[in-house]
Amino acid sequence: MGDLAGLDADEAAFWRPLIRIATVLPRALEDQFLPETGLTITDYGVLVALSEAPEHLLRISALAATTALSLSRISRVVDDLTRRGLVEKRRCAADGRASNAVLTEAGLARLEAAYPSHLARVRASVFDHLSAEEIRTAGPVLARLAAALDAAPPTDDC
Amino acid sequence: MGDLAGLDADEAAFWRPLIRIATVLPRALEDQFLPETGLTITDYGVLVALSEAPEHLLRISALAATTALSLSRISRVVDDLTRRGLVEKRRCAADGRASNAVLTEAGLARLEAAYPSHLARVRASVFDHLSAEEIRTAGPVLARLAAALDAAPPTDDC
DNA sequence: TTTTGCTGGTTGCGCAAGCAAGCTTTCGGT
DNA sequence: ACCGAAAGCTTGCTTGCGCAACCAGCAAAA
Repeated sequence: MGDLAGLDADEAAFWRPLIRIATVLPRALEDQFLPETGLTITDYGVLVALSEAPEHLLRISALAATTALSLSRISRVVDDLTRRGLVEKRRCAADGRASNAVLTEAGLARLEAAYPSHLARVRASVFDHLSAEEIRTAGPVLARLAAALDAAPPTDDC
Repeated sequence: MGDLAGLDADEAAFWRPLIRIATVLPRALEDQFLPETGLTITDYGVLVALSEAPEHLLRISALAATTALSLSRISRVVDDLTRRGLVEKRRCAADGRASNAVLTEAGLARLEAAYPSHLARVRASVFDHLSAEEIRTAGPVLARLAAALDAAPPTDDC
C-alpha cells in the first residue's frame, strides 16, 4: 500500500513503513510463537489482559475492548480457553447477563511459560534492529498515535 | 498485548503502542474504505503495486512479495480482480509457468477514484493526530524497522 | 405488575487468508 | 535426448475473524 501525491515527503516516509510494519509484524510474531507455546497471539493477549487485571478477572466486554477484538470473537476465544482449562468463566452475581473471565492457575502458569518465547520474538523482530536512541524518540509518537486511534473509533465527521 | 518485565521502560513504551497500532489501524482503514470504494484494502494494495510498476505489469510472485501476501492469496485476489475487469492476467512468453498481472484502464480509473477516500482515511486516522515534528522524527525509525522486518523473514538463529 | 426497550453475550454465516498438496513448465545433469 | 529436481502458480481445506440476528436478563414506564 503506498501512494505519493497527497502526502508530503515526510508523511509518505512515515506512512509507508508504518503500514508495512502493521501487516508484517503480526505474522512475524505469530509464526514461531504458536508452535513454541501452543498459544495464539490472540490467546496470549487475552491471558496477559487477565493477568494484569485486579483479581485476574475481567468482564467479557472489557476483555473485548482491551484486546481490540470483537465481542463475538472474544466469546469464542474465551470458550476455547475455558475448554483448555486456562480460563474460567463465571456468571456475574450482580448482573445475570454478564460474565467474567478469570485466569486459572494453569492459565497463569501457561502465560509465564510462554513469556520468554514471546520476549525473544519481540527482540528478534523489533528491538534488535533499533538503537536505544531510536526507541526513545519514536516511542512517544507511537503512544500518541495509539491513543488517538483508541479514542476515535466512530466517524468523526468534521 | 503487553508485558513489563524483560523490556525496559523505553522499550515497553515503544512496544505497547506499536502492537496496538498494528492491530487497530488496519481495521480503522478498512471499515469505511470498502463501502466507499468497493475495494478491499488488499485490492487497493494490489492495484497500487501494479500502478507503480513499469508497464503496470508485475509477476504474480512479485506481487505477492510487494503486498506481503501469500502466493495462494494473491492468486485468488488477482483472479477476482480479473473477473471484475480491473486487472488482466497474461501468461509470460519467456517462461510458460509464470504469469503477469497487468493493470487495465478500468483498474487504473478505479484506483484513482478510490484515492481520495483512502487519503481521507489515512489523514483522519493518523496524520490529523500528529505534528509535523513528530512525523519527521519517527519516520526514519519506522523505516529502519520496516526494512529489518522485510530483510529477516527466516529464523535468524544466532 | 406487566410491557417495552436496552444491555451483555452467544450463534449462524460468510469472507479473508494461509498451508499443504498438486500440476505444468523449465532447467541441470548425464 | 532424457530424467529428476526445482520453479511458478493453482486448488482443497482449515482457521481466524466480524457482522447480523438472536436470546436472556435487567430496567423503566404504564
